[in-house]
Amino acid sequence: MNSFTSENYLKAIYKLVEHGNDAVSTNAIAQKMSTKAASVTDMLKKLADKKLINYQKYQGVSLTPKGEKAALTVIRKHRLWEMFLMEKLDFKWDEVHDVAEQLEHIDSEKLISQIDKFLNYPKFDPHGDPIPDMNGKIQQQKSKAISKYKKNDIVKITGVVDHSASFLQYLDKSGLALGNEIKIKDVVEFDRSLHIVINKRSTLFISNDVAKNILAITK
Amino acid sequence: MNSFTSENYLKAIYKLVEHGNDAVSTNAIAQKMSTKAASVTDMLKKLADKKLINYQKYQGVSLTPKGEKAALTVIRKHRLWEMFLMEKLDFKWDEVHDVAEQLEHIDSEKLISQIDKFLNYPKFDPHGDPIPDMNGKIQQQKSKAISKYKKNDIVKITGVVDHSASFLQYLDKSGLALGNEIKIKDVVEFDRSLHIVINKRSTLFISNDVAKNILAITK
DNA sequence: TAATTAATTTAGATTAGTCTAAAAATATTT
DNA sequence: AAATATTTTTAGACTAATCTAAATTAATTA
Repeated sequence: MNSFTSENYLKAIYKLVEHGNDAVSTNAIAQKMSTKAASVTDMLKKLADKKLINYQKYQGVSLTPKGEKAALTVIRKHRLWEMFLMEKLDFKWDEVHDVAEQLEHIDSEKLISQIDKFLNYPKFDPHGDPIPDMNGKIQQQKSKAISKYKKNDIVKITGVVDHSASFLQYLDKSGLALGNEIKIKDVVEFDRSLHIVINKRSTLFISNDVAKNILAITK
Repeated sequence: MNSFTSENYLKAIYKLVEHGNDAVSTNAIAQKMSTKAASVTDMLKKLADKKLINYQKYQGVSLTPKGEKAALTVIRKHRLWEMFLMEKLDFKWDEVHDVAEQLEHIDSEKLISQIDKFLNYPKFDPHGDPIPDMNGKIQQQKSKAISKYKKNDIVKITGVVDHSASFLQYLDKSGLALGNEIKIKDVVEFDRSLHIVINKRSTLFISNDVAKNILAITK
């Protein structure tokens, strides 16, 4: 079994690789983990010893198949727990992350498969992120940031990029939620801000910064 | 916040105090924790520094009010999680303990109060043990081991003393469960073994060893 | 390409929790 | 009450994870 700490490193590396980067730098990991580069180097050696990552001094790291499987298992657990907290225990979407960070390390195959069943095998979590299945398979959405759509496009919100509580609270307050239908009523040339219509009812102005953090697909 | 390890020590001390002993010995704790006396001494010093236990060298330990509160919080979480696993996720009563040992350390007040609500505020867990409320208050049952009842007594099973998987599996296989009505049909003088009737239907012979581990109240 | 800057690794310490072996205190026996 | 046995504590060491400061390697710039 991997320690909580190892699991967190693997998850961080997975997410850094996922978002572009081919080989991940020590500094990038240190930043994501809120720790120091020296600590990361120490841990990388241990993970390499366990064949969880490919690591050569100064050359950055990537996950081995074994490491990726481990990372995906943690991510699966995290996202299922988030779903459980929202669906069954009335947590709000900005409240689930911290608790799921703890629950994701609970070691019980039966527990997670039963939670999965209890939730009726969801494919996406409350933030629109895909939930890997038992084998680590992910069902990808072909959504993109609403900042990339153009005037008069009608789209459905499928997820967010920024998962911070403050961003999620802002969306709540603005009446934006997963599954909402959005029409791009106008795009301001100058700053790329948007005027949108939510569910054919209310209208809202959002900055380009916000638009870049909301994911959607064409209906 | 107390560490997982500290929480486990506090829980162990609570249980040893609960079952008789006034001041708990280092060795007793070591045995319960499956560790060495030297390790226990080290930890006792730390717990005493944090005012969680009363500790004087060579004199044994007891919990301070603060330590007892902490222990009861862990026990509350453990028992609520056991209940959740059985009621909602179809775990059997011999499967819940190990997972609950992990879940009891998750740190989130909202999580545990929501689980409590979700289960409709149960007062006893799947083994018949009382679940402390938010303030650490426990609703005691006045039950005793069925080995202490006499011929023709009719009682209801309310709990077990031994919580091991093997004992619980034996009870399952014998058709004994919490809430069952039991009639003491006969007591064998020689070895104090019992002949009982379960729910007015089947009969069963049980040894005194087993009888001492089944708790019940008169109907 | 040499010099400078930035990133990474090493060296050496620290903390929490654990251990073994030895010393000290307490309990039990005779 | 002295001798013996048991329990508990101390001393010193180990591991995992972390840190700071110094050294090394790689990348950038002049």
